[in-house]
Amino acid sequence: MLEKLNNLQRTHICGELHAGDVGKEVVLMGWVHRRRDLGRVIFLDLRDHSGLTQVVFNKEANLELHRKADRTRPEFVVAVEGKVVKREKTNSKLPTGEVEVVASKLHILNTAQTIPIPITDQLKASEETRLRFRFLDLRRAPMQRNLRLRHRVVLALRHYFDQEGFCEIETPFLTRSTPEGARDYLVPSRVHPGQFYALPQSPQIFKQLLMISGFDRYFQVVRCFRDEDLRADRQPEFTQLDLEMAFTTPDAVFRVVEGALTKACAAADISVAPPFPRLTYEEALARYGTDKPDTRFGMELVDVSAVFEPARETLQISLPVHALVAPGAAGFSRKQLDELSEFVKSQGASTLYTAKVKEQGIESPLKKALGETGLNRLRELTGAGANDLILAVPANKPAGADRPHAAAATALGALRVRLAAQLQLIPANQWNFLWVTDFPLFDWSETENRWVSSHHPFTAPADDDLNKLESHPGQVCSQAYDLVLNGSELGSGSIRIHDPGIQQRVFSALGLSSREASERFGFFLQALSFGTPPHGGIALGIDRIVALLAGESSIREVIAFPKTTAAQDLMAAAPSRVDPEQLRELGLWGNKRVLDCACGGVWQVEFEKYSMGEKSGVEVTCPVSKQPVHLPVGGRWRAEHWDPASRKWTEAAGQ
RNA sequence: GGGGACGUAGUUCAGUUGGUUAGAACGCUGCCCUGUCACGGCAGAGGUCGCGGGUUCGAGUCCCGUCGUCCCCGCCA
Repeated sequence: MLEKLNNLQRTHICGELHAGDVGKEVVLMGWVHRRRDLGRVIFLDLRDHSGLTQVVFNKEANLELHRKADRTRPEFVVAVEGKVVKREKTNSKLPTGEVEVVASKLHILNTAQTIPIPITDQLKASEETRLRFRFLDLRRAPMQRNLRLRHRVVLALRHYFDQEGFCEIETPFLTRSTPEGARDYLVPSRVHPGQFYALPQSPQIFKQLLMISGFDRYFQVVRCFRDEDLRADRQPEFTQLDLEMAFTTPDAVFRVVEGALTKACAAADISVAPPFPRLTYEEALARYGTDKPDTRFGMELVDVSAVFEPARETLQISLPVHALVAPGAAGFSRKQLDELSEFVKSQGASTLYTAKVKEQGIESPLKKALGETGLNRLRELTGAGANDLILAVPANKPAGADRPHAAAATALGALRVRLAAQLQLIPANQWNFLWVTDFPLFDWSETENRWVSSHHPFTAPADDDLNKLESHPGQVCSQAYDLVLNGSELGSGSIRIHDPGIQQRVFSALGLSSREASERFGFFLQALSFGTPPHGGIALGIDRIVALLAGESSIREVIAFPKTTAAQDLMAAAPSRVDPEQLRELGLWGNKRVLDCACGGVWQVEFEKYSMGEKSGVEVTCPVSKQPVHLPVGGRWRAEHWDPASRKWTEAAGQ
């Protein structure tokens, strides 16, 4: 029998009792974490988010009570009334280990079935099981810690931005689809059949409009949506700390963000010292082979094109060639080298050259092509010492005159990070924030055969490069910047275009005619023409920041209810089929038809051809009535039967 | 869209060259136990080997397909 709470209230939480509380009558509530039944004495560990307290039930002191305690099972919800006493033997593993509660009353508030995953810190369950039973997974202390850390970080940020004069303003979730950028999540409009809202990839345009409106310091903790493939650090919905400032410069944005990150880190008891170092995009790529370098370790890339130049024909490679040194890795086995080679190829490189620097000389498959002298020069250039391993990767394609960024050694950059981890060269507890600046304004898209924004189309070009906007778009530098922490991109921002003329020129460089531009961004272009202050800002990835501060490698560990890599919610079973009536209401059929079935259900038919003739078409069997049904479809088709009684879809077979 | 790893009891895993009734630990159930704290002891229950097909006298094991989870490339302004 379950008991009511009545007017009973907790006097303490489970993690706070200590020696000073001895003698107090207390009321605790929580979950039965563990029951240790020793026969005439039963110990219950009572758990809530704050910790554990041991509760004792003695058979001789109170037979009824002891029997009740005997009925409890793990994860039962109980209330305990009793007296705090000092323990006979202290348990030094528990913060409450000096005391225990001698129960005088036990209220079983709820029972629990045997749980599929144990509530332990070091859980071995698969992520699939954890996600299916996320509500139980979240009972575990590490998840409680992560989500409470997230709360403190967001709270600290909100407090900071408030103090800095920022105003939090909500922007719409149901908005207009933007042509540039990630794939949109679409929401059908019932009132306007065939038309759609898009969920925002970011509140970019709205925050710029707020600048035009005179809210000169805006911020928002905001959910963003992108319908792209997932990764450990990418979810279809994620949270940004979005901010924008009028009358600002990159330096001013950096100062504000550095202050914010200092507070966010402090919430995790981590101290950081601004200002953060800066690196240009060019330099980051040249030295680290990535635009988000992890600067906690060295192993920087070296351009060794000069050494490979003479052997260019023999090796059939393009220049430039970049190299890096793996310290102390000259002893790597053939198998290990093969693995590294596999890895760089998976990262898009054509080949990996290796050279082992040994006492007796340099061992390398390049010996024939480069000669002794070449290898020695390679060693000098890279600064490799005895027992080091030199790794070199040639460019896939030579750098085009108009595209100086195209031949970056990104595969080698990925190898650098992998090797540093493998060789354990990455120091723990180091927080290397970094600004990466001067990104190119455009990237060339091979698939679309046009220039695309490398940040977004509202990013301001560098003042000095305005004259190249039409002639050499690939050489135009932008006023965009990224915030990087330990090799992770935490945020991305820019100074925006506030001149409608320049905005038009950027649109046309992107291949958007002025007609298309005004169709898609007309309201925005118009707004720019009504007195827009110079402005800029940034958006910080809250999930990534909290994951790093929590020491987690996946943002799923800091999101209460995340989705799988197939963008599904295993607990809620989303996405899901919907009632055909809902689709009908939204006008979402396309080349589908809904046909009534004699059984009272409906057929949802997807087809290539639709014919009204009785002779053409297909015969299928109604899964409810088992009667044959004629569907007037031809070509490739697919039909499903919806039975409203059982609320079940059945795929039809037939021909 | 492509590559890789994995899928066996509630959970985490083992399972030999294809061969009798698929095992272990934890968890669960029952009994015993007065100071445990990952309590201990004894007994017991628990399996569509993800799913479908194929090869074979015989498949958890081999082959094909499919579904699911994770990692990476592409993609992610």
